[in-house]
Amino acid sequence: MQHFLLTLVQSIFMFEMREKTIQKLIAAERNGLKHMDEISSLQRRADGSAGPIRRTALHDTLVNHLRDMIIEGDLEPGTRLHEGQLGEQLGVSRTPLREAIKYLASEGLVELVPSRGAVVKRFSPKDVHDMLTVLRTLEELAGRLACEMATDAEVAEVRALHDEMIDRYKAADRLQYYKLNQDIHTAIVRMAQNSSLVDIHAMLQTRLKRIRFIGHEGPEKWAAAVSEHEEMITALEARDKVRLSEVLGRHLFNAWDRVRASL
Amino acid sequence: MQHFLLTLVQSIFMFEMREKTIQKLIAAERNGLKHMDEISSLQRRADGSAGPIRRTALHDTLVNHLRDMIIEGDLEPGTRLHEGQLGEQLGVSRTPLREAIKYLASEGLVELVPSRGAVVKRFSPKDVHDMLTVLRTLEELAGRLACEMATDAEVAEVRALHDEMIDRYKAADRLQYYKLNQDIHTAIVRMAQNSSLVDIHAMLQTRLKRIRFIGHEGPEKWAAAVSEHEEMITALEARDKVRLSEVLGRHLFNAWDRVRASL
DNA sequence: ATTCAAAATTCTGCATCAAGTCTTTTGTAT
DNA sequence: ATACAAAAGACTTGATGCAGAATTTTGAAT
Repeated sequence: MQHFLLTLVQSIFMFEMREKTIQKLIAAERNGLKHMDEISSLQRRADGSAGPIRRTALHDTLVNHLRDMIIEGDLEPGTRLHEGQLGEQLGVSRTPLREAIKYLASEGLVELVPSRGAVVKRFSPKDVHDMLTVLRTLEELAGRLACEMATDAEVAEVRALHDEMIDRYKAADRLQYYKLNQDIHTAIVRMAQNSSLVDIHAMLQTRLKRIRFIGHEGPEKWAAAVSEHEEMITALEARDKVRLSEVLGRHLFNAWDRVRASL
Repeated sequence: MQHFLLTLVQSIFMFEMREKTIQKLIAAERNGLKHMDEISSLQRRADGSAGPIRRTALHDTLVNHLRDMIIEGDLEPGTRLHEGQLGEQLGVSRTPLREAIKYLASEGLVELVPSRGAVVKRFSPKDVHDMLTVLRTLEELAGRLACEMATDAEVAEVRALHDEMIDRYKAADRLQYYKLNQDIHTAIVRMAQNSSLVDIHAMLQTRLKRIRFIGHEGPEKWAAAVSEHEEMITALEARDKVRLSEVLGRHLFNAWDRVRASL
């Protein structure tokens, strides 16, 4: 009987904690750039079989939350991920937290040091350069394929994103501009109809997001990037694969110049 | 018969793991078809115990082991990873097993279904085609970079691997041939001196390993592949980047023909 | 044969226990 | 008195068992 009461109280307490956690997560969701990614990521995982809506697993929520914390700079490179403290802070137990950390380790965002825990991975300038090189090659491929595979509707959609982005650019809304910028690149990759390409591109994009998010480029480089985007769209609409591929390559080649200062 | 020996060796391996403190074990290399290598390495270390004892997490050991089981076909696509049963079979508790599964999920080898467990991911023919397309693009890039960056010593090393592979080919030692084949590709990628490229290439190679390992190509296709490799080496030795890139591309384009039958 | 309910199996999360590592303190020697 | 080394203690990760929740399977009744 005593035991029963104890477990009952425990359950209520647990429920409280979970409610608090969810509220915290929702609150945190408001102010970040994470809304899109979280949703898309969840959908990607959930609608694999187009079945009924499954409740989101705690790992997934945690993985997304931690990833955002790292990208936004709440967890700086080199910081040790303290299981106890971090768990307390997020209102979850250590077990799901550990699983989330392992997941992120496989993604390459954190590094696992045996019997000394996990630290946020620090990217050297060369690492960033290497990633941009690979990303460039992948987007060149995506551009070629997209010109072959894209439907008119998809192209129109990208055009809409582009126009929206230009508006944000003129309004100097840097955050939204940045977000739409990434959306356009992701859309082009998606048009290539290559699942593996989409996966790897998303992964690289995620790893670089932190760098790009932190980096501030000056207005003249910003303008150059916009003009490159303009070229991209026209090339895509003309289904000019060599031109699109070339512009994408140049765009990412220049991206190195834009971020190198902030390293 | 082979399978019997394998399971016997596996049992011994498990017994070893349970007897000795697991932390003392040495993690096997992340790359390669390492089943035999893993065991021999473990025994080597257990007998000699020379050199600094690198502690390794049970997590890593499990990840490597499970990966091998999936690649070799012990766990067929679509089979559910039963935590209790699998844990019992491997002699470990469920917690590290779950962490390993999460890690592999991030790697794309298993799929996580909320509150229904994990299943070995099944790759459709289109998935394989997509992966080969990306891999082709990446190796073309690697070829170009390798011609610029490679030292003479590295080229000589690849030549040695190649000659060894030809020997195995003539001896019809399919397993070793296959292993050396992958080693050569990995070596070329490594020469490109691009860490991100190495990472992603390794990941794709891993995902495709299962397909390629299972697939049996006929002798005439085998000969064609060898001749392509011959071309690769000469192009590399001449530092002819456009030729090497072209051959690598053709090699992987043809790879699709070689594996498509076994899907 | 189909549907609903109950039971069993399996996944998910938490708390506790064990082991290893790092830090601090104390003791000894120069 | 200071410096170095060794031991002890505290802190952190690693691992296991346990309890609750959900899904699937089986059995019975209409």
